[in-house]
Amino acid sequence: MARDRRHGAVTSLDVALLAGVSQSAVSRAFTPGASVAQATRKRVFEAARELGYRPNAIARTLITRRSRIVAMVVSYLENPFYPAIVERMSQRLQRDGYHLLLFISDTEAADALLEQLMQYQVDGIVLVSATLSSALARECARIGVPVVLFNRVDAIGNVSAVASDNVEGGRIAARALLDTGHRNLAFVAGLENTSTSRDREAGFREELARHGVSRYRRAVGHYSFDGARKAARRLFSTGRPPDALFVANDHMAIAVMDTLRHELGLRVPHDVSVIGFDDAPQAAWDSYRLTTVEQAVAPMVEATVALLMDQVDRKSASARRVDVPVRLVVRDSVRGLAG
Amino acid sequence: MARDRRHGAVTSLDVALLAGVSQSAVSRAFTPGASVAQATRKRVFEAARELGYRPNAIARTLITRRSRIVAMVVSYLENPFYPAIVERMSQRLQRDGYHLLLFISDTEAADALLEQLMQYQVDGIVLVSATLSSALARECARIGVPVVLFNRVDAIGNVSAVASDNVEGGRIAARALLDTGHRNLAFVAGLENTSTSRDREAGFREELARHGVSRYRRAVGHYSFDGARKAARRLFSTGRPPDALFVANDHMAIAVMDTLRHELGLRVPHDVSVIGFDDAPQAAWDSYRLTTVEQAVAPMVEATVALLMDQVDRKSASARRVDVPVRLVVRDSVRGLAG
DNA sequence: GTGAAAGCGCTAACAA
DNA sequence: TTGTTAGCGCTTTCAC
Repeated sequence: MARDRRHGAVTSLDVALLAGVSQSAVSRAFTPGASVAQATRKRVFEAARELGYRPNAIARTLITRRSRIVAMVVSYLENPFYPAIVERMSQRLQRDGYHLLLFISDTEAADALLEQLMQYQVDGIVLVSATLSSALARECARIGVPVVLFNRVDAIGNVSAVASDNVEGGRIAARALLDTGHRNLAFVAGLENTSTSRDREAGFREELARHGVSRYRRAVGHYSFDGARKAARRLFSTGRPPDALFVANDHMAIAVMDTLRHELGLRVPHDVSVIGFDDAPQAAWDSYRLTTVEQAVAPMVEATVALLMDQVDRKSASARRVDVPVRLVVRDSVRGLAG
Repeated sequence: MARDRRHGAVTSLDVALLAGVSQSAVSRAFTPGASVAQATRKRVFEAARELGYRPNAIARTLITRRSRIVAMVVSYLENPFYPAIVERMSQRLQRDGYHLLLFISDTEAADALLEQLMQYQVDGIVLVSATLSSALARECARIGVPVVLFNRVDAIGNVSAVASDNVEGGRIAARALLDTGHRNLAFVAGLENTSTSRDREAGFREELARHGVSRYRRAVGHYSFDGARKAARRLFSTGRPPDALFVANDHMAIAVMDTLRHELGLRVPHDVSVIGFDDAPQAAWDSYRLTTVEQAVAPMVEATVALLMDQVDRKSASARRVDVPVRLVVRDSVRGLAG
């Protein structure tokens, strides 16, 4: 009890002394699958409990070179799709005894951030909706820290990536609108330089063309709530108003719906149909009942962890890319679509 | 270049050798405020850059006993108030060179989790909307890990806590409803055993009583979306329907509004007024325009970090409690309230 | 201002 | 199965 005052610094040596074994024995007792006699392990655990000993994960990391920490960089959490990913990823990692170091940072600052977190000997890095400069990608490869891009595929270097099949998602959206007789279409883009927005639009455009619709209007919402509101206003203030909108994500789609209804006095889907992307929790709320292309969060997270662990275990060093299938979730924001 | 292949293990010794100085000099060069000559520092930095050296934060932690990592435990991120807190906390910590280790866990599992994360030598622990068993609180104190409760004050042990002035928030809500002529009131509780729900109701009840309203109906929503929907149904399926609802948080208030409007065919605020708590981003959306009691996220986070750092620096070891002021954000969900 | 030496708490060979 | 020894990469006295 006396040593308890020593500021929590109960070490494996203390335990060893009390249990009458060597320090290695203590280490082994706390290492699953190590070769220790049952009796020894028991003695060690008893001594440990008596002293309130807990292995020091930092010291262990120093020697094993495995921190069991994965860093995740997210630009912001306002878009409700991101919290869903963070939550899932954290839980999934915990299940395997890993922990999540979370960073909030926009793409520009991400490089500087990576510098920092590489000092922490993280076992892997997940970049959500961000890319990596080629210099940094090379650096990560050199250091040997696995990186996987989540929800973005336009890496410059040789980096693994997990994303939805965004092109197919765009096609699905186009088909849903076309099949229900909409012809006067518009697309609300996210950020122009992102693979998600580009791919979704590419699939959309392609499917329209296949059906002989060669033109559609477009506005850029920058993946922001206000940006989407402005985009909606623009689309309806000049030219022929669209009868259907494909919006690059749900967060913007909701902003668009609100603007349409409460500012422009339009009814959804009676006057305008809206289709989103993500299937964020809010899309299911009664006020929106948004028809949307679902991104399958669970499989995406699963694939990300698999890619990470593959690289951690050096099973494969080469960059891989996973495209997760998407599907349409039919609700009430597209006129004529069976719900 | 040859040593680059050595799997990223460039150490301070390597740099020292190349720069022609001692290892200590390298350490000092990378320590802000250490006493090194400009020339030495420059030589060190050049060598470091040439070798692609980055200080090993883990090794540093082992000796300094400061990891610059703060752990945050959150039960879930579905309630949009939480992502806002996580985002702010992460950014605030980054500003001071700290990092956020995020855990998702419900209150029951939190104890087991703390066991784990104490192994990581975190500099502090923030428990969001969760409490701590007295045994664990004692343990944390013994180890010397600062713990602060966020958004909950009912700690058993001697633990610091930051929360809004929930009692006052309840009073404010009551006053807003009373002042606008509502008399047939109801309260939708969160979880009965949480300080937030209890304090908000206490203030509400107290203010009602002060105005001679001794009775109000109540239903429990368990701080969940579906729970709130059920609570709303219950309130309107039997007895005299309320003309105003005070809901313990925005996430539930939104669920209630949706149920009222889309399931029960009631108009808000024409038929029923609704007032929430938090001022979550969604409360401002056009579809809701929810009048609500704001929890000031920024000051709350600031206070939490201050409490943490105080304890880290051993300025104060005693548990402190901070109550952050709240205010009413007037929108359109309360009939008769100037908006 | 700088270097030598010691050691943070742990695990990984290697012998026994 | 167990103990001994060495050392992960860093910071920190303590001399100089």
